[in-house]
Amino acid sequence: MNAEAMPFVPGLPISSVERETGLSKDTLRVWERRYGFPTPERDANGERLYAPTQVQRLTQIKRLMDRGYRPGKLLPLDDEALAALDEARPSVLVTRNVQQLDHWMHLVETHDSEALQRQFYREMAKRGLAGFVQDIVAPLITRVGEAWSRNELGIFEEHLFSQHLEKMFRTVLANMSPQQGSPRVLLTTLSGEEHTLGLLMVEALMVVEDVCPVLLGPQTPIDEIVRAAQLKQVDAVCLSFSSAYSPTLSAQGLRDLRQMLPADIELWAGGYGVKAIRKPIDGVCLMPEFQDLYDCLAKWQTEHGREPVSGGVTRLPETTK
Amino acid sequence: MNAEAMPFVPGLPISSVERETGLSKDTLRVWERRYGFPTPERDANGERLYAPTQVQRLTQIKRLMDRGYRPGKLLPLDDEALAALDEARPSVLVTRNVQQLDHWMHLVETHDSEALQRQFYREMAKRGLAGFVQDIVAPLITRVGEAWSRNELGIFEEHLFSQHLEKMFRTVLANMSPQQGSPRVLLTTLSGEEHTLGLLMVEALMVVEDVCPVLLGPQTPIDEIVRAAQLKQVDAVCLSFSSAYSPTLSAQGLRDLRQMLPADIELWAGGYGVKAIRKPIDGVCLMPEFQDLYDCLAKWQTEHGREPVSGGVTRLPETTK
DNA sequence: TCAACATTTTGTCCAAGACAAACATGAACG
DNA sequence: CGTTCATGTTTGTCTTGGACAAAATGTTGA
Repeated sequence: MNAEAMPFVPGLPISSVERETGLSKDTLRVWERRYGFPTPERDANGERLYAPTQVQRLTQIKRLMDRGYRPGKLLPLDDEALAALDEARPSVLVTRNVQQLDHWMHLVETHDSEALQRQFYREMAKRGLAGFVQDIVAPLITRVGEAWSRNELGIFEEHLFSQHLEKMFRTVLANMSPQQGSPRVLLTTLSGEEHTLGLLMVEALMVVEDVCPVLLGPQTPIDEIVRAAQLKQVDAVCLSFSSAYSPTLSAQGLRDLRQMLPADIELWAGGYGVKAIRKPIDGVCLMPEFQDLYDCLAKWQTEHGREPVSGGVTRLPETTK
Repeated sequence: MNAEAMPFVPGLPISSVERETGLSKDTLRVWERRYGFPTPERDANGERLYAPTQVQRLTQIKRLMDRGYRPGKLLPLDDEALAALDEARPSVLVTRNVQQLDHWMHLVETHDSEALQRQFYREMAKRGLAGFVQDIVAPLITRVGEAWSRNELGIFEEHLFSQHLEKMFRTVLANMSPQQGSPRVLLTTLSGEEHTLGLLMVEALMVVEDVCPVLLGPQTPIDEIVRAAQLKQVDAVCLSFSSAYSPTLSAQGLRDLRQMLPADIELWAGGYGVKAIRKPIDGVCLMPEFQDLYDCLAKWQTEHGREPVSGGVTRLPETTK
């Protein structure tokens, strides 16, 4: 079989590679210049065409970078060395109920949709919503993210898992009326951060605390966040950041927003992504941990002299050893 | 009050403007060169800083471009001329039940969440799921999008509206078991297309047709779409494109995917966004209208010799004049 | 009225250089 | 021994100006 008879795979243009890998065109070009990788072909017009195998390697490198490795170390490596890094277990994760989570992970790996859905509801009934979210859902999301970064799980499994969680949260939330309570809190993310699960978790926790969440969905531009906050007369705006969101952009966005938001509306930032923000930002409350959310709520209630309805903000249940 | 005492608004860097307006850095720079707008200041390092008023104008221009105007006409205009264009009603929209839709639009404009949610369910019970989706939901989404492009509605209202729809669809779908039926169809969107509503509409329509949809959620890279299609053994992959997604990127992405997907798995593309694709793409079924989805399903079923369970694929109910 | 061709418009791509913020490294100090 | 501070390196993003192809528009002819 000669070359012309082969399935025609000329390679992907740089815009497709940007879409697939999440690496900006600028980065792709500067890597080529500095490290000599990737090495795309050129089409008749002199524009880059990336071979599929190189695109695959680029996504692998991106994964490892999200895990903390730096480009300078990764790009000179060959295939075997990269694969070896995938194996390495960095996990500083202090998981509690490890074996139970292992069981859940197995369900995710095998795409056992039905069992997953069924056991979600059972576990929620058992632990209560807050405990379920803190002890099961949040650690599970972290583990799924880690398994993905270790290449044990594909995006496909991760998406399927997210869909089931979203379905569950929305079903549960549909049956609760979140129309009164205080404080009123606007829930959304900045443009570019598309993860919705964090928002749903926070909404669930707030509803049982008699807080009134206003769910806007992800990706609201800052000037619209300001308008929404005023129109809906909220007491605070709560943004969620996943670990995928660049810390630089998070900090920049929070500063941009704080600049435009009226001073009497508080600004809270939660999620795994805020752990990466080192310096505190004036007028912004960073909540890297779940407990910080409860602390924020308690602080607001004492400052505004409202007697919490149900005898004070719930402390999270002590985690079982 | 002197200048120093003013709230310090130096302007936004080009990356923030890209995030807020959706215009690429390249486009922003080339507009400046060609049309003399925008005219950003420079910081100490010679980097662009865009004044908030210019950013506002840029988003307005982007809106009008989505409506069909071209940059060459828009950029030389001044504020009044732009505002005048907002007023103009281009609507080629052949709406049927106009006054009913007007009523719904009013609910969206006034953020009347409760009424919206209640009347959704009432109308669905009245018309049935398929009719409800075709006659109410789809036209409403179009009108909300148009109202937004005419600056009568903010992103905030649009997000709130989307959240209510999503809540409704997920509640309804949660109570139906989509685990068998044929064909099996994978539902997702390409990276960069984040609109989920199209997928949910299609899922709803498919469930009542005894098709088995596999909802993957938005933004799946093409190689993962291929893997998912094989693992879940689907008969077809159905992608959704909103009108916001660039037609160039849609076509490019469909070609990329068709190249990698096994030939025996069909590739369908639906949504408002595919109307903008002029040239047909080899091996891809374009479905700009709802009816096309039914035609695709019917075609599949006759080709595969399966007797449709419920006496053939439903024709959409005739629309009441 | 519609099809084919010519022309303008417009977004994206390229090159190579520059710089600041993030990160790592090592020294000095409590 | 751990912490703070000052260096040095890495790395992503920004810059300019030129180029080109695909899309949209205008023009001609059947």
